[in-house]
Order: sequence, then C-alpha cells, then structure tokens
Amino acid sequence: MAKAGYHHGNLRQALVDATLKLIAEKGPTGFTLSEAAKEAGVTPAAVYRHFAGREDLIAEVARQGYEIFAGVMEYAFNDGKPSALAAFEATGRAYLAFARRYPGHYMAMFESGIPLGQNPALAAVAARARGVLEQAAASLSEHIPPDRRPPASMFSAHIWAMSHGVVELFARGAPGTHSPFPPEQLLEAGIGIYLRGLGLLPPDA
Amino acid sequence: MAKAGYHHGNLRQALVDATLKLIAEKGPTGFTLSEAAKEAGVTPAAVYRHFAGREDLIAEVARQGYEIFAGVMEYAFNDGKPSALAAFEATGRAYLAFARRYPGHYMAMFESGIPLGQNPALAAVAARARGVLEQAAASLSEHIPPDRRPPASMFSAHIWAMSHGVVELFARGAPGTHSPFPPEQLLEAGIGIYLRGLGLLPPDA
DNA sequence: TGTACATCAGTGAACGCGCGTTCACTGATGTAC
DNA sequence: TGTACATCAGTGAACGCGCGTTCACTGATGTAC
Repeated sequence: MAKAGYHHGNLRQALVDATLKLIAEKGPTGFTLSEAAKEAGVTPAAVYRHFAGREDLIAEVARQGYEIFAGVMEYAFNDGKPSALAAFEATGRAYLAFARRYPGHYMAMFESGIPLGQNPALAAVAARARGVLEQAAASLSEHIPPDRRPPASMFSAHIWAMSHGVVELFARGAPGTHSPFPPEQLLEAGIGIYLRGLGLLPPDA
Repeated sequence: MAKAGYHHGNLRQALVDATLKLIAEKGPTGFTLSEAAKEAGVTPAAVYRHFAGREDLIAEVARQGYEIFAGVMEYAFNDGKPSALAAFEATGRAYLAFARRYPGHYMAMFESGIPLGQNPALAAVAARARGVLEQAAASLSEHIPPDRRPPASMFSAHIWAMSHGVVELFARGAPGTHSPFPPEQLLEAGIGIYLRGLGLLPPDA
C-alpha cells in the first residue's frame, strides 16, 4: 500500500494525517498547506489534486474528527444501558477521552474556526454527534419529576459546556491555567455535583 | 489630545486599541502587526519604539484584559456581600459579562496562545484574577458541611470551566453551536443546579 | 524672550521569507486489442 | 503475452503577496542658557 514512487497511493489520507499531526503540534494557526505537503513527501501543488485548498483540507480533518467523535459518543452511550445514569456519565467521560486521544481532530473541530455551515457533510456529522449527547440527556431527564425538569437541550448544553471548559482550561497547555486536579477527576466530580443538583444522585453520595 | 502630526502623542495605547479591534474582528490569527500599525495611522516600524515585537503587543493587550477582568470580578464579588452566595453568583455573571463586553481582551487572554509564564507582569495579574474566583468559592464553601465540602479550588474550577465553556460554545459564533437559550440564562441555570448539588440552594428552588 | 541644541518618536525604503495558488509538464499505471 | 495508448497523480518552476523586522534618516518637541 502507498508510497510506491511517483504515485503516492493514498495521498489524500496521508495529507489528512499530516495536517492532523501539524495541528496537534502547533495549533490550527501553525499549520500550513505547504508544510503538510512536505510532511507527506509531496509538492504543495499535489495537494490540489485532492482538496480545493487549505480550508478544504482542514474541513476534512474536522469532518473525520466529528465522525470519530460521534462514534465514540454512541459507543459510550450504548443505547442507555445499563442505566440512563451510567450511560450519561459514560458520555461525559468519553468527551474528555476524545479530546485527549485525538487532540488534532479536537483542535480542528473546535479551535480552527472553520465554518460548519458551508460544508454540508461537515454540518451533518456534527449534528449527529450533538444528537447523541442530547439523546443521553433526554433519556436521563425522564427520571426527573416533570415539574422540576429542565429542557433536555439545556441539560446537555450544561454538560457539554463544563466538559469543553475543562478541556480548554485544564487539559491543555492553556495560558497559565492548570488546576491541582487531573482533568478527569475534575470533570467527574463536577458532573456528579451537577446531577445531584438535579436530584438524579442521592444528596450524600 | 494625541494625533498632532509627526508625533502621535500616545501611540502605545493607540496600538493596543488597534490590536484589540483587529482581534475582536478577525480573531487572534487575523491580527497582524502591520495592520495594527496601519490602523493606528503609523508605519509598521514605529511599533518597535514601544513593543519588542508582535508577541509583546498581544501580551500587553492580554495584560490589560486581565487587569480589567480582575477589577470586574473584584467589584462583583464585593467582599462577599450581601451574602457569600449572592457574591458568588455575581462573579459567575461577571465572567460572562466580561467576555461579552471585552471580546478582544477575552480572545487575547484565552485564545491567542500567548504563554503566561514568560511575562511576569502578565502572570501576576492573571493570578490576581484567578484569586478572586477562588476566594469567592472559598467563602461560599464555608457554608457546606466540612465532610461534604469539595476543595474550594475544585469548586471554583468547576464554575470557571462551565462559564468558559458557555462562552466558547454558545456566546460566540463558534462552529455550528448555538443553543436555543441565551448564554446568560444557560449559565445562570447551570450554576444554580450545581449549587443545589452542593446543598447551597434548597432542592426545589 | 530668543536662540542652540539634544532627544527621540516616527519615516520610508529595503530585506528575506514562506505562504497559497497556477500552470504546462512528465512519467507511472492500467486497460484495450 | 506483448504492445499502443489514454488517464491522471504528482512535478517543479513561477507568481504576487503581505508578513515581521532592520536601518539610517528626519524633523518635531522641549530644555538650557
């Protein structure tokens, strides 16, 4: 497979991989099309056989990231088994695990500033990923008395926001912000307190 | 004042303001030293009379941002009056208000990737800002029974993370993510649920 | 008050650089006969 | 099985551009006498 001389074999994916590596190393800003081409052992011009340009290449990286992300979230949610609560907590953990394990994808998705709206394939898979989290929140919120139940989309937005905030502030070399706690523990505790506030966990757990 | 011909008058601050405007408009990536100089009505070379270079200029913007931020947080906290709870909630609201009102500063502080460690003045004021939030958390956590009390630094990290996450995901033109709720309402509700989980608010409030 | 002079903020030309993108091309691959 | 040929992935040279930074300079300002 691949790399057999004049013809590369699978340059498209090799460019995606190179972009991923560069973004993970230097941030979305540090990435350049020329460098990605060089990393893949190819002339910058060759990139144009596979992508419309720089932005299109980043968008494909983000698309693949959302694809993985949606899969990871679905796997963690596991159709709400063994319980709505356990499944929900698993998706929270999966968010952080994804950010840790796929930093390049994560950055391309959330920090590169690519517009979701302009790329239908990208928008579709992003919506799918969001859907998993909302579904997890919806099935869990059925356990809350209706009169005290916040909308599921608000619920999932809270968890998403806290997860994202933990990642950005504490799980990366962000500007001077490292907590004395491992991000996983921080997020787990935070979600626990939040769920207790919803009456979904006993007050003294 | 200023702008009186050959000599600018207060070029240093004019450059900071121009940087602020550019960052708010195009993100930290979109900002260039040359453009900031042009915006201030001056040759790019003139910048070097006041700053060591591009990075130093951004750092000064971030420093001023942290200065404002710390002041806003201190004002909101108001020495814990009228109550620890009210003061704490005020700091949460102040975080979001700051991000809204000073987008350029916010971006320079949290999204520009400037290293806090290398600039002592910057690191100092950032620590001061963080201190306010931790103090608010600490005085509030005195109302929690000691055996159920999480460390104040964890507590404040949770609130910081949720606030930051709400800002990044829902209060900006972030990639395809807009909730059906105004960010202020979203954050207020989230903090409320969290505080209930800590036993600091009645369960049915 | 008026003149001489030191200071130093900003000029403008120049630099080398790497960028994204284009273009006519070349040569490896794979198919038709 | 062997040859002719179409396809098309990647080359390499070139482009115009704006960047950050440097340098010797100029001229406005403000102070000393």
